[in-house]
Amino acid sequence: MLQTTFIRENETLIIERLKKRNFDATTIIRQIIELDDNRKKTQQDLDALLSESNQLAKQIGDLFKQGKQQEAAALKEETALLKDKSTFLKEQQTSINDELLKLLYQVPNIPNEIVPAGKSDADNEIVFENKKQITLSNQKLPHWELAKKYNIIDFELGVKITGAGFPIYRGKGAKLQRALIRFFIDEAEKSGYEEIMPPLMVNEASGYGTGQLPDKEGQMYYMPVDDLYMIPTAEVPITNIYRDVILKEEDFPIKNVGYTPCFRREAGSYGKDVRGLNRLHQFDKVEIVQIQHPSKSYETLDLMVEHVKGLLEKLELPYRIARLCGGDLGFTSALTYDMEVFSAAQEKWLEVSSISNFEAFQANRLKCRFKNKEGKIELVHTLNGSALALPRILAALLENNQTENGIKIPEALIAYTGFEFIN
RNA sequence: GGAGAAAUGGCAGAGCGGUCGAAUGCGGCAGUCUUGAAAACUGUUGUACCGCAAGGUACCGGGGGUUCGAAUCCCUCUUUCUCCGCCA
Repeated sequence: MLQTTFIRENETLIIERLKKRNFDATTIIRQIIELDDNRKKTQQDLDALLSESNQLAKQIGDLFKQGKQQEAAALKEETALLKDKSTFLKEQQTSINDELLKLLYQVPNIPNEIVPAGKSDADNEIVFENKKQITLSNQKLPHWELAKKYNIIDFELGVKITGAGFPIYRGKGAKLQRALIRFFIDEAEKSGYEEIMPPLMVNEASGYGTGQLPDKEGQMYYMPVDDLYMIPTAEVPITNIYRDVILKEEDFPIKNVGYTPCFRREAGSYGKDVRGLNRLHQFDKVEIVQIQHPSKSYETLDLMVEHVKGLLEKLELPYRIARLCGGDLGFTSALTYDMEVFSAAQEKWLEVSSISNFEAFQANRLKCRFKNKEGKIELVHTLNGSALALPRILAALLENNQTENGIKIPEALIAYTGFEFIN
């Protein structure tokens, strides 16, 4: 959520930038500013009124002490009217605040200057490509066939136990999952991230904190009996650690890495993209999160991209990096890089990571702030990225490394798997 | 799940319905002293909103109520602790 003061001071800039998202903010920004004027006015009136009745109350107290019951009683009558007025204004204030918040929730983050304009993923800008060639025989199989052939993932069994989108990994398939998780976490720790193991369910406040609520509640599994949500990504519990927190400048940068399963309802998904491991309701992901000083967040974003690049290099996967266009950019993000690996049998680029700088947008909802050198309280910048999401990595590993002798495990993983081939 | 106790500033811990944004201690920050440090002493030390400012308003776990006036009384929710039961 954008700050109202920022909106007031940058009206034209915001409207201009949001055009990149194909979002016409003209009306809503006007409404926000008018409502905010209204809010200020109401508070001034209310404060004056409360101030008056506070003083009266004090006088009445004094009069009682001096034993002047009659005069006190007279003053009491005055307070009744004040009270009526102030309750009315209080109600008005709450409703204005609610309405203002509702409007603010509707305005997406403003894209960074370098975000290309565009409507869909077709307009994303490829900024880097590793052109590693994968040559496969004519007998190449998609990963779901390979999974069956080597008996490492059972999709049908998952359907029996739970439903579609909940695969069962077994044998070397399960081991490979565990190997990838450990590999990703170890690599992150080498880059200075502290490991976090968070809860897999979060409360409503946390959903609001990172922006899943109020808009995307349909994406999360919800348990009404306990009023809890299953996390769609470790970003939610990890970033919410810093909700309502005031940091010190020397705390920067905060670097956390967490492995969690992720749960997504994926309502409305259909067709080819959901085949095999491409889109699941439950999947594993290692997530990196950073809290950074506003002046350093873009530097940090680059470092995070470099980190994920390193992972893909070590896994020997062909990949490319896309700078998302305005139309593809997430609601809360100012700049996002998508990392895509090439899965050679499907002959498709699969998104395996999305690394974003949210600037102060998330921090404003979270109320995550720091005390700057002048002693002023300022919002932090938050960033996160997958490093990495497992299923599509697994898909690409299976497809790209299929040989006559089985699936070849990349060098960097053998220490973790304990085997060199799946056969 | 049953019974009881509690929730106050960064932490610890007072708090009688008005003089409480809240004693005191510790910690933090600034200063005096010192070659430097420690000690000692002095001062300072929450957040948000409104206001050019002076200043005002709100916040003592959350929400509601009583009252002219609530950290203090009442209701409710949440959390924590102790005891009992169950259990990975």
